[in-house]
Amino acid sequence: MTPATVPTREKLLDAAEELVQTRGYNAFSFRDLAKRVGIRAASVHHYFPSKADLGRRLMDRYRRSFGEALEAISSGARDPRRRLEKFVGLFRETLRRGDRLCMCGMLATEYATLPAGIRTEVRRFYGDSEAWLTDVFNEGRRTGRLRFAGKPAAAARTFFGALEGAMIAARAFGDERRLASAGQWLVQALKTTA
Amino acid sequence: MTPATVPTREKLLDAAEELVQTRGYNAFSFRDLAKRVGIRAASVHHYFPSKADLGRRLMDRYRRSFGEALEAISSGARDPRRRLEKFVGLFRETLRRGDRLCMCGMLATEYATLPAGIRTEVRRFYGDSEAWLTDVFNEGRRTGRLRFAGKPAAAARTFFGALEGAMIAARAFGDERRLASAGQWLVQALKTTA
DNA sequence: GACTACCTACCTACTGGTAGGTAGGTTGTC
DNA sequence: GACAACCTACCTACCAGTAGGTAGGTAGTC
Repeated sequence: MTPATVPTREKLLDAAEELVQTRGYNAFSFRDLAKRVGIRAASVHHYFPSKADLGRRLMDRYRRSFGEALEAISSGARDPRRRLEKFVGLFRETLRRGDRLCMCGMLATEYATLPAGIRTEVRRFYGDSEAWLTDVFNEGRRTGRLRFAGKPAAAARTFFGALEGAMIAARAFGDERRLASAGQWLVQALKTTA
Repeated sequence: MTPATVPTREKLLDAAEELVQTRGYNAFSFRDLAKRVGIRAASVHHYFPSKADLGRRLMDRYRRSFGEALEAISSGARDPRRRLEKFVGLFRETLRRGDRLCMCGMLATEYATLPAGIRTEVRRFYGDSEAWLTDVFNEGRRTGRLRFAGKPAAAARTFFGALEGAMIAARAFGDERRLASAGQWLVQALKTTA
């Protein structure tokens, strides 16, 4: 139940989200943002004192929203393989929705230029995602539905990073199948590896 | 035999390379660049008419240099597994040398904001790398040293993207082992997958 | 009267890029 | 050997445009 009139603050976060996911944190300005929402650049400061603050809150919201999506997968699918496929589906959906990258992957690439507050949020996102995947891999190994070498946490990190990388390449080539194919390949490898 | 005095043009490319790999194309200026080399920003235009031109030539040089590294691996190691390990070694070395990312991964993330000439070079880099890896995977399957499902080209793309993604995460966490571990995991998976 | 949600007007710092100049070297002609 | 013509490798000074951010005002709501 979203309200009929979206509050300006949410509109700003929505517009900033799209700009960060497509262009990156360093490649959008308050003027870009304001134009999309229909207010003046100076007015954005009424909601977010600085760009760093906006970025931090944006990443925080994104992480929470992603966390909810993961919970939905957990309660919707019991099978570890199925959960991984749905996880891949989240990335595919993001890419399809206007050639967006995962915000976490985008910001991690810009890491060296980011304010401290945003850096913390980026790492937190990695932490949350990898923790969820580690649970899936643990469960998969326990039930024999997934087979892989090494620690579940290492598999989780590799899996997550591989999707981020595939997403970046897929967008550069304008070919969503690159991401789908990588997802399939990874899940396949996790079924059959000793 | 490098000359005792490195020509300014090369110094500029070297400095730009480091800036792009650490901060990104959108996060460095001609002034940053000029300061590092010890000349004025306007003088950079004497060597490179525009930033887009600099970026294009930079990526071109990087691709050629990477290509030479791949040739060196090919002639130094015959075993497909060993070649993959050395390929991973290239990425680890880059990360260790001043927290640099692969320039291709960095620019692909900034893809939406790049001039056409640079975009072309980025895709060319993907093409070259994936072609080399595809050869390795073909050879690996033929000799039975590598085992994986699907087409070699799909495995190559996934492998390459996974390393790019792992590298990005490794730098954000200031933990090179994240990259090493992902590399090991992937090669391991490629030994034993049916 | 206080608060929210904006606005105009403006600031300083910086962006990529240009115009025009200069010091010093090389090449060609007589 | 003298001198013009041209080159490379920079320089200072400047341009329009944009960055993030600030000060202070206004119209409407509780």
